[in-house]
Amino acid sequence: MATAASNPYLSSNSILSSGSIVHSDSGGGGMQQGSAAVTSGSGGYRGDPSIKMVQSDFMQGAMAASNGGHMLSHAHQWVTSLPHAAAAAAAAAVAAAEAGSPWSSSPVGMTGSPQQQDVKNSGRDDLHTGTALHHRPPHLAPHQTHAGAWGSTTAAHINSLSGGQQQQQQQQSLLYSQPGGFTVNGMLSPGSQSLVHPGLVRGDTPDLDHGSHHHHHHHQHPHHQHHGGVNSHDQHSDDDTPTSDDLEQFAKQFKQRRIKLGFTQADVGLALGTLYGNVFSQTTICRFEALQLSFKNMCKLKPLLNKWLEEADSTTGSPTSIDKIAAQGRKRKKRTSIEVSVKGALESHFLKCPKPSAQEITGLADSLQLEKEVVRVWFCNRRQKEKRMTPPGVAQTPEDVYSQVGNGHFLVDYLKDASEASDQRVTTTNSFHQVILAH
DNA sequence: ATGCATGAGCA
DNA sequence: GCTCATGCATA
Repeated sequence: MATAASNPYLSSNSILSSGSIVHSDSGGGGMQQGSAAVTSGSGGYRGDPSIKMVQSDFMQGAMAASNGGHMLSHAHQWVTSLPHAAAAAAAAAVAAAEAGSPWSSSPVGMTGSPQQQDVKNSGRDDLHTGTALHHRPPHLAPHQTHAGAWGSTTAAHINSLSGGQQQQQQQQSLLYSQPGGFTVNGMLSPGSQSLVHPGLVRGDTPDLDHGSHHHHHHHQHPHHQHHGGVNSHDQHSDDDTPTSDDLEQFAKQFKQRRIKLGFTQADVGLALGTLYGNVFSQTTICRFEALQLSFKNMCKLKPLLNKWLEEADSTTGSPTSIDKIAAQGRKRKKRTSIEVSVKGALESHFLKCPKPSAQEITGLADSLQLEKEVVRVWFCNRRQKEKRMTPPGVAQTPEDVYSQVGNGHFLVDYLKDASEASDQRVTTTNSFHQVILAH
């Protein structure tokens, strides 16, 4: 399945008015002895020990969209998750959306926004198609302060962002729908907004308790990231091109204020949508706060969030209406739950080879009884996780670096051969030793 | 807070 | 098919 079907899911607008009855598969395929993974349905996911089948039916089992939209005959893994509340209207919209691009409306991208700079100097040169590998900027990492990922103190000069891979890198394609604009703030007041201190500005507002924060000594501006000369001058440490230190600071402050103002991560994501047309999920906001995004991505979001902060601040007390954009009917594959033992196996392989070939993947998938696609995606995600490192769980203790080897042993391992061929940048595992190879 | 997933854009 | 940005669905 080299070429995945463009769209295995039904694109038809079969709105199941009958309420989204998604029953998990489980029916059809019963077989497989060892349950390597279960696919969780919207309903009870762990309830059904259904094992997935092999890759062959990935796309083959087309969804019977024609009828009501339910396909029990072939217990498939794709569920149509339509928002329960979705009314016909919404449904229609969904259908329409599907036709073209998911969310499209106006090409207002980042470029269109008043003050949003898209990361120009981000780090990688985005357009050198043809140049394969040359420089790989050091993506450095934290050394070990806390969750902060990117170079905090001493190492703050990185900003070349994640990965300087050799090949592609795409540019973001953001164009989301832009609602007419219902509110000014894009969010409604939570009722209890306590405080407000005007004058907050980013940069560094020493007002709150930054207990845990370390003062930085000096941040150096980004420099040394000569990529083809995308930006030759970028010296502002805070306005255009934040340093990793700035980002860390900002994220921390942002979270703090957000909480004080009584907003949830989801609220913010939504507000950004009504405010600027770029909707973000709770996940993204969460990752931003936790610095779990790539440097480039952080830079892109910072201005938006910063703006939101300002708005939130000034809005204190304004009623606002909120709105929601209808959820799009994206049918998603049911999430596969990979068994722990299987995960362990995958981890092992990852250590040996972070980038297995298609054949390898196929073989692995076969032996683990997982779909090839699942395995492939697993590796992709694993690699991605490596790039943004913010310790999933471990961490923060500098000293224990070695003691927590309990589950960190693998980290140590791949430090040595974290990459192969032309790809080797900074690999800092969590907060432990950050190793900068490269150069 | 995160695991698995989708998709765009580039090789 | 990879990377990267993002998010639904979960734990």
